[in-house]
Amino acid sequence: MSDSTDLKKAGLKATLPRLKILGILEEPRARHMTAEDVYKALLDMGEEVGLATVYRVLTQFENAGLVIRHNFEGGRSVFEINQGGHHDHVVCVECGEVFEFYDPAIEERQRRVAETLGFHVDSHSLYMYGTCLGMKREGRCSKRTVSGPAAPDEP
Amino acid sequence: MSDSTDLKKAGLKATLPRLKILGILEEPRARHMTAEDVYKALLDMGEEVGLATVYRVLTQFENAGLVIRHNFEGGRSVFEINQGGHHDHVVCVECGEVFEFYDPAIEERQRRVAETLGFHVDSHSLYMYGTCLGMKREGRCSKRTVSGPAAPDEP
DNA sequence: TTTTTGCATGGGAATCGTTCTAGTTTACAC
DNA sequence: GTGTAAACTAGAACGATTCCCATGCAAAAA
Repeated sequence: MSDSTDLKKAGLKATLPRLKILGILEEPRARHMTAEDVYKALLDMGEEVGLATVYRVLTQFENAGLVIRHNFEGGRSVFEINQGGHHDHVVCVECGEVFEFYDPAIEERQRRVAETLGFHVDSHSLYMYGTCLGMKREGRCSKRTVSGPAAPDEP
Repeated sequence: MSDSTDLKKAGLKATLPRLKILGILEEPRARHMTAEDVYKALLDMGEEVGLATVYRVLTQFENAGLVIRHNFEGGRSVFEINQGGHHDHVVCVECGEVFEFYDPAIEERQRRVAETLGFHVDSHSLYMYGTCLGMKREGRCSKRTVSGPAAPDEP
C-alpha cells in the first residue's frame, strides 16, 4: 500500500510534506529520529519544509497512530514509525544507539499490575539506560541495532 | 540522621537553600514535584531562593543519588526523594495522580534482557499511562497514592 | 583574628525544543 | 476548472531549563 493511501486512511490529506516525512521515517535506517533529525533530512533532500510543519505533522501522525513518540532521558522527543508490534527500548548513553526488545513475560506482568490497581492503561513504556556491548569490550560502542522479535498488536 | 549529614555525606555543603529543598522533598505528601513546585513551596515558606538555584540543587541531588528525576510524558521533569527502594510508576492522565509499584518478576526479566544483549544497565524506568480506578468508577479520579512494596536497593 | 580561596547564590539573559499566529498556498470534491 | 477547508511557511512566542556573572559566605591558611 502506498504512503498516500496510508495517509488518507488516517484521515489526512496526502500533501507533499506529509509524504516526504512519512517516506523518511519509513527508511529502515531511520528508526528513532528527533523532529530536528527529520527536518535536517528534508533539507538534505533539498525540500523546503518548515520545522513547524515537521512538528505538526509528527504530532498528527502520532494521533493517527502512524508513529510513536518516545520521551527518552534528556527531554527531547524521538519518533519512530509504528510497525504494529509493541516493543521496549534499551538506550546506550555512550553512543546514543537504541536497541529494541520485546518480552512477553514483562508485558503480562504489567497487565496484571494495572489490573490489580484497577487502572486502565492507554500506553506504557520501558526504557533501560546504560552502555552497550561494544563499549565494554572495545572501549567504543557497537553501533548496531538489535531488533528483538516483534509482538502482536497491543496498546 | 539529619538532612545536614545527608548532604555532607553526598559531598555537598549544608547550605540553607539545599537544606530547605531537601526538607520540602522529604515531606511525605511531597512526592513527585516539578522544579516549579519546589520553587513555589519555597516562596510560600517565605524563602528567598532563585529558580536557577532550585534547578541547580535538584541536579546536584540527582547526581548525588539523593533524588530521582523522572521524565514523564509532557516534557517536564519531576523529582522524588530517593528512599532506596526502586519502583516503577503508573500515571493517571486524567487527574495527574502517580501510583507506584514494584514487581520483582519484571525486574528480573529486565536484568535477563540486558544480560542477553551484553548491556550494562545504569538505570531503567517503566511508566504506564492511563486512567485510574476512581475515574472509571465515579467519573473522577481517586486521588490516592498506592505505594507498592519497596524493593531492596538496585541500580 | 584577618586574609585568602573557592564554591554557592540570585537574577536576569540566553538557549533549547516546541507550539502558536498570520497570511499564503494547496488538495480535493464538485 | 473552481471554491473552500485544510495545510503550508516563516517567524514570533512560549515554557522549561541552563548559563553567566557579580556578589556572598564559609572553610582553610596565615
